Amino acid sequence: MFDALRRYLERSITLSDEEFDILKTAFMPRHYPKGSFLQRAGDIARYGGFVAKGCMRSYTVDDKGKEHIVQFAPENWWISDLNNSLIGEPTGYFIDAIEDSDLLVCDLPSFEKALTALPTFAEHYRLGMQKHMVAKNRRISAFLSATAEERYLDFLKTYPSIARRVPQHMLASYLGITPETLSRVRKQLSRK
Amino acid sequence: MFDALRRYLERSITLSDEEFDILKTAFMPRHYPKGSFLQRAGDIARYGGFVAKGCMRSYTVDDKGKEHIVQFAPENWWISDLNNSLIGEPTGYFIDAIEDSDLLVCDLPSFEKALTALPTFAEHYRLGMQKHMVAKNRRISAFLSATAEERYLDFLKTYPSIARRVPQHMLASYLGITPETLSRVRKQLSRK
DNA sequence: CGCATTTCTTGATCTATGTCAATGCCCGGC
DNA sequence: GCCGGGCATTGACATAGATCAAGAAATGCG
Repeated sequence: MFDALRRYLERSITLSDEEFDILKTAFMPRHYPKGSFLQRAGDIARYGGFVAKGCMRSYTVDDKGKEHIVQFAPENWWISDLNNSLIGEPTGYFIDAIEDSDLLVCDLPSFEKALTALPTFAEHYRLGMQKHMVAKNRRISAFLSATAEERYLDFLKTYPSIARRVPQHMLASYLGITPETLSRVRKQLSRK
Repeated sequence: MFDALRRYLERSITLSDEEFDILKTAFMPRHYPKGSFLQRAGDIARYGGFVAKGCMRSYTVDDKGKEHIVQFAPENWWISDLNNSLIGEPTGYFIDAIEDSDLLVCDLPSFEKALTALPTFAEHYRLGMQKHMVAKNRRISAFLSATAEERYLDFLKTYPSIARRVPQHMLASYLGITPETLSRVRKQLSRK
C-alpha cells in the first residue's frame, strides 16, 4: 500500500529511502469495506487519508435527509476534512467508502511533522493544494454560470474515469441536481 | 502600504526587520483606481496581490455577457489567479477594482522565492490556503443544498462587512442569483 | 439460478428563480 | 442645483429543474 503512495509521489518529487521511511511513520494502512465510514458528521475529524485503492466520497446531509456529495476520491487522491482538523470542532461532513478501499490514514499533527521534516513533500503539498484550489474555483464558476447539462458534460470531460465508476445518482448529487434530472439530461444528449 | 502587509502578517507570525526586507523585495506597490483592471480574460496572468486598501473582485463573463463574481477581496485579502499563474495559459478571469485600491503585487517566481527564503511565511501561506479551502467547500455545499435566501443569509453572517460595502447586484452575482431575485429575497426577509 | 434491493427511467405536475420591461431613485459630475 | 446614468424595485410571465409516483432494469447475493 505504501508502494502506491511512493509511486504517486515520485511522479512529481524524488524521495530517498530514508526520507520515505520518515513519511511512512506518519501513516497507518487501513481497509474500508464498501459502505464503511472514515468519519461521520458530529465526529471530531481526526484522520485524513491517501486513497491507495478503491474510491471514497465526502458529503453532507441536509435537514430533509438528502445527501450532497462534495468530493470523490479514487486512487491517488487525498481525502480529508481540513474544515475541522484545523478547528477541532465537530465536523458536518461524512466520509465513506463507495467501493472496498485501502487508505493510508494520518492525523494532522503527524502530517505537519512530515511537512516540516520533508521540504520536498511540503512543496508537493503546496502545489497540489494550489491545483486543488483551481479545481474548486472551476466548480464554483460552473454553479454560477452553467446549466445542469453543461456541468454534466464538463464533469465527463474532466473526470471521465470517475464518471464511469460511480453510480449516477451520486454523480447527480455531486452536480447539484436530482437523479431524475440527470437521467433526462442523458437521454436528451443521447438523441444528438 | 508595506505597513499594512506587515501588520497583517504579524497577526499570525513574527518577522524580523531583515526577514521583512526580503519579503518586501518580492512586492511592488500599485494603485488601482475604481474600475481599473489587474488582469483581463485572455491575458497571461502574471501578478497576484495583497490588498492593502480598497476592494477588488475576480469574475468571469459568460457568452451572454453576464458577469459571475468568483471572489471579493477587501483589505488584508489576497487576490490572484493561480489558475494560470501555474499553467501559463491565458486566463478566463477578470480582476478589477470595485473601489480605489492599493495593492502589493507580486509575480509567481518572486513569490516562490519568498516562500523558500522565509519558512514562517511559507507556513502562514499553507495555513491560509487551508482555511481558504474550507471556505470554498462551504460555498460549494451551499450551492448543493441551500436556497437563494439561505445563501444570502449565510453570506451576511459570514462576511457582514463585505455585504455592506459592495453593490447589491454584485452580491447577487456572487450568490449565483439575479439582482431581481436578491431584491425579492430581501423584501421577503424585511417583512419578518 | 431466482428473488430482493438498488438503480435508472419516464410521466405529470409544481415551484423557485430567471427574463423582460417599466418605474423610480439616488448619487456624482458639471 | 440639476441632469443623466447606473442601481434597486416591482410586476407579469417563462422555464429549468424539483418533486411525487410508478415501473423497468440492473445488480448482487443466498
